[in-house]
Amino acid sequence: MRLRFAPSPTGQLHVGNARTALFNWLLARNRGGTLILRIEDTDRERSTHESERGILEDLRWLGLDWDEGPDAGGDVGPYRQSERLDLYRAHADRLLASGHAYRCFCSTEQLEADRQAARAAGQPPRYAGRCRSLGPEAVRLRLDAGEPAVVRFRVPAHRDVTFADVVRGSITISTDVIGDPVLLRSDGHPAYNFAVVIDDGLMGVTTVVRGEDHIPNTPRQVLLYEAFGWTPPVFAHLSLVLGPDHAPLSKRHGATSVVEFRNRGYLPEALVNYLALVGWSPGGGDELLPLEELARRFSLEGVSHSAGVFDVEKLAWVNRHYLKIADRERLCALSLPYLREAGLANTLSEAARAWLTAILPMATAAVDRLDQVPARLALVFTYDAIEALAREGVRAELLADGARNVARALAEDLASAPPLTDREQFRAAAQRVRETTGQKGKALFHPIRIVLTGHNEGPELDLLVPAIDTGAALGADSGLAPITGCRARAQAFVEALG
RNA sequence: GCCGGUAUCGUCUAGGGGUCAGGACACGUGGUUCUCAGCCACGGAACCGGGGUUCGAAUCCCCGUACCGGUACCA
Repeated sequence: MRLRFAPSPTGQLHVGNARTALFNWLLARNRGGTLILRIEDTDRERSTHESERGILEDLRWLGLDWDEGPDAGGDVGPYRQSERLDLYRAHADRLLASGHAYRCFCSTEQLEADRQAARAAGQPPRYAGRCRSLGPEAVRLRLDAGEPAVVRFRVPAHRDVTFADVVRGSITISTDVIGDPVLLRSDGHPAYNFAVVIDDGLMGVTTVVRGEDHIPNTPRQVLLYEAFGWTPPVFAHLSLVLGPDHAPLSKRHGATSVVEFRNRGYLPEALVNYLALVGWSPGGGDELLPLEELARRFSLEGVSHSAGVFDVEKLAWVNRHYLKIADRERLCALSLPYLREAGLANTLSEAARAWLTAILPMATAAVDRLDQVPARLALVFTYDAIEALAREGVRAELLADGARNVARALAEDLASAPPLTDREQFRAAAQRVRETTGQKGKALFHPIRIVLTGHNEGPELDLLVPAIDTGAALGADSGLAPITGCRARAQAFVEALG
């Protein structure tokens, strides 16, 4: 089994295309097939090298690899369509010679007018066939005169073209509704429908897994295979990925490209796991599955026929799962850019990095994405008693006398106590405040939270408090934003309280 | 317009001539926790409509509707 993923480098890798790549990859891995990466860069206006590089990088980031491609090599290259121009020309010549194709001199304006007319007459707007029966002499003359020409395929009339689609069964379309497609543009570059056939044919592709937007093109391609005497591959047309409003997923729905998800702090294993779930079901109920397991279970038979809505909430759920089981060193490395951007970190000293790595899970356990880490961690770095007291929720909490007593007792206790650098120190301090104030449980811990963090919510105190005091001890050269210790916080709070 | 594709909870889906139509996300309620998150328990929530075939249709067939795609010298 030979499969291919064929992106056109005209922008960033869209998640819908990433899903197509993924399904190809899963099938290849499941069946021991070969996956080819081919760059469809025949649109010279829009294709860029940068896009190609980005797409390859995104695919690798997702954990997908390929056996043959522009970078990987292979026996049936080149793997970039722009480097296969001779092949297309030669094959177009074959079709020209056999009468399957002909040259067309119609101008874009003429064609447009034809389309308008056909539409007005209620006919399918296909090529009118003006140049279909131009004599060889006439063609020669116009060519010699330097008139621009395209090569068109001669589509046989009144034929039902049927092709096999593994996910939908067989599909039949009449040639009466398809006009003669352009094979070679006037600049000598192949048009899509021609290039795919030549490439898939010459590259020995046996199964074409692609988006369902290609279904209407397929008959033309099948006809081309026939003209060359080749056996068409088996097709598998995947349904599309839609936005919440059921329109195809686009920028106005938010992030649509793989890099954007990457930049927002989604883990690649999460994106890939989620994407596999749109339009395919692993069966058996469990959905949180690593790439290898997805590949083990994958089959085209389980692919659904209908389009799927991209659900950011479910993606978030999947991402939270992978965030929870991720290695903390990795989380540290991945979070650093966001912390830098938020001004909370710079180049870290070794000790600071160790500290960050240790405390990070308390933040990553409570976020959907890594870009939310700075916000979750802000209360470790930033403390302002006046501001805290201005907060509605904090005010309400301090209405009770007990809460104020806890605040004062805590400040007094910490004034002479050692820093709360571990859970035991913190627990001991809390215990002492409990004894002097008589407050316990919620009435004890919640005021402590407020005094020490200025907020009435956040990570659990057992983790948070030691994080603050160990962070405060790090020193000015740590590369971290300065951290005020608990003692100073409590003192400032009581002063602000008046 | 024409051609093609698709149709199960809000969303992703399982199932498929007789089921209490199952699961997951999200949502609601309760429990746990100093709080948020989490976790646990419980709950509401669906077979697009109409005709047929059949003892019986969500499932098969037809029609309709809706949505998506195509109708290019884009891919």
